[in-house]
Amino acid sequence: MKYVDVVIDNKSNNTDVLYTYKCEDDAVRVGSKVYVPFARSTKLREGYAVAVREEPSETDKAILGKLRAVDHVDQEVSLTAEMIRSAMWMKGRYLCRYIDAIRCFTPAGNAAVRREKQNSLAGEKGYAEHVEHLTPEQETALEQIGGAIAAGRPERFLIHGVTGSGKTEIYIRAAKKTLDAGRGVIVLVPEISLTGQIVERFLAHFGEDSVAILHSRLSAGERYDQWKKIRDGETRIVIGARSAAFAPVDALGLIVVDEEHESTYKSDFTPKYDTVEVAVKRLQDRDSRGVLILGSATPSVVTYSRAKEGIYKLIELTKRYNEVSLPKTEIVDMREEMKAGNRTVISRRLASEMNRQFEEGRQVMLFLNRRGYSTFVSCRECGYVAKCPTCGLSMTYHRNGSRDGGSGRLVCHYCGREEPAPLQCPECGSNYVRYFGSGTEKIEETIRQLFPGRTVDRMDLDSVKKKGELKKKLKAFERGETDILIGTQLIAKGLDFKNVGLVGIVSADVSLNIPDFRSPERAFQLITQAAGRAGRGGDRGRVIIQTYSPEHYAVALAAEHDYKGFYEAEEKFRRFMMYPPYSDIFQIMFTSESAEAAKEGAVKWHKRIGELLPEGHERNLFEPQEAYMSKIRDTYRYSLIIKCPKGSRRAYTEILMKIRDEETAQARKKKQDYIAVVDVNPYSFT
DNA sequence: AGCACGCCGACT
DNA sequence: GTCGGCGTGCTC
Repeated sequence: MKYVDVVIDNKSNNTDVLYTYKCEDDAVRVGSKVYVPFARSTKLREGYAVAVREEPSETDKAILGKLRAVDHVDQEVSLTAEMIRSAMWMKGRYLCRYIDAIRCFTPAGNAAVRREKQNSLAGEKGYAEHVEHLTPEQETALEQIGGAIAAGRPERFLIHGVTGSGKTEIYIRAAKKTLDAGRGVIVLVPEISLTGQIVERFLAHFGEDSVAILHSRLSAGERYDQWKKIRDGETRIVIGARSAAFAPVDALGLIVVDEEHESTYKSDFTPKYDTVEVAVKRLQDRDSRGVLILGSATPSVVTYSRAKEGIYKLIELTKRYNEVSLPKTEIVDMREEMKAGNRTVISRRLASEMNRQFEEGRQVMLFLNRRGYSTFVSCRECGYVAKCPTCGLSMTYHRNGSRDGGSGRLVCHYCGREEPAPLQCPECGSNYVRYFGSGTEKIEETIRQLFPGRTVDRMDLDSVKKKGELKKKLKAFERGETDILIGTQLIAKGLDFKNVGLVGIVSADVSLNIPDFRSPERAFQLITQAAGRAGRGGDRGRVIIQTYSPEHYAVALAAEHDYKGFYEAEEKFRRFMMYPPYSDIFQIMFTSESAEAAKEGAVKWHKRIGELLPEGHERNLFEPQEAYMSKIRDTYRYSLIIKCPKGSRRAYTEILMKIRDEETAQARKKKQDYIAVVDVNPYSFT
């Protein structure tokens, strides 16, 4: 007789506990999918075995009479012990339910996987494998990584290398060594990069049958087939976006996280996991003891500080293939343009450099991380500002693509609500409704006026909505049919056009001015990425950065390609403010149909947390406040922020778990009219 | 009386 | 979350 702790596949807080069953079947192991009787239900319920004992524990004995028996086990979709241990850790780290964490590992996937943003793959074939010659830097890097893989040492590496410094070649060789050692590999890429060269290179090197590509376009059946192939050890290399971190690779020997700083590695849905943390956890399991490789040209501040601490071994790749120089970068102070009477958003310097590029037969990319025509609409007479009635945020004016072909529309960038743009002020009836702030649509219009003989195209969420449009626009630009390509971050990442001589960053201030402690980091990364689109054909490219804050360290140091300088400055700021990596930020979001209920929830938790926090920690608990987006689709939001100092993680987590249990117990008597969701180190404070 | 519907409560 | 139990109240 065995005694089995089971997590029931129920999405209720009330059943988020372990239930013990008896079992005579030898097949049941940690990770087994089991079917068990539950409550008065006549149907069997699904669950997962998370602990198996040969003898009853003391607590088992106390409820021995109550114990029911496992009906049967389904080995086909059972998980491994390593996966269960990692899931148990996730519950504590992200304060989710057992089943939320376990479902990440199951073949059907959880709701979050199904809802992950979709991006099609480039035609998935026929690449010739070419053996690359390694630079001395790459060889040294590979010696270190290969040594760890061969010896089975669970080491962690950060490869800090500019684009074109040959990270992918290192990933491939490390994967090869891992396979040779009889172990499995997971390669994680931000979703957008699934179109990029990593997939192609891996397929070319290892062949299509040896590599499983997991992407969100897979149907449920295809997803299951891939899962099963990996689980049965038929494919030992997995490439995919963040959810591929949960792939059922046995004897996991290597996880690569490319572009580790990308925000797509943080899950938007419960459980709100951080992919790098999950990867680390899986690799340090006793059944894996595998190697982690993080790669980035602009590592996150948290990651780089871990490298400085020695938690990650730092590998710097400073040389670009063919010794191509980084682009020549200039900053244009837009305050001077104002003074000189230039009222357009294109500086004189940018305009003249664009003309020079055209004369040389080159193309230009203009980057602005803000779509639409104007960022807000306001009445000059009474001060009215158009806001989304369901979200309470300023609505963006869009001129193009109006459904009615009329004077344009107002769009809420959060919930997508659209309404016709007002000609008269809805408040006072005046005709002085005016539009402020510039988005990509307005840039497009300005550019067409400034460069009448040139072909212009725009790529943002709005202009590539139709299927195939994205590819069409990219093709046209690649063939040189477009002189000027304007776009949002959609064009900042990964694209490789040989004839782009100039990248113009229309406003570096957009990302800087977001109220989030990570905005300097984001701005630095975005400027660096956008700049990387210039001069990929071999000739040295140029970058012009327009800004009202030319002295800001994120802008100035990005222009100088000085990552380390930026890190030093940013690290001081984080240390002073006690932001990550010096703390974990817990955000608890209270949502409700009723504004009062959301607020009451936040106030209640705030009070209770205050009571339970250790002495001297009061200053780490902030007052509950309306969320930045106080209402989304008629759901009211209140937020509570806690700064958890390094070393207090366990204590703080236990407090939050205790309060959640208390609330769950109370909810049994009186239904809770708010929902509280904890986000550990949220990526943005929305 | 007979049944549709909604709420309650426990689950090893 | 889910199901069965049970009370309420409408209809034949």
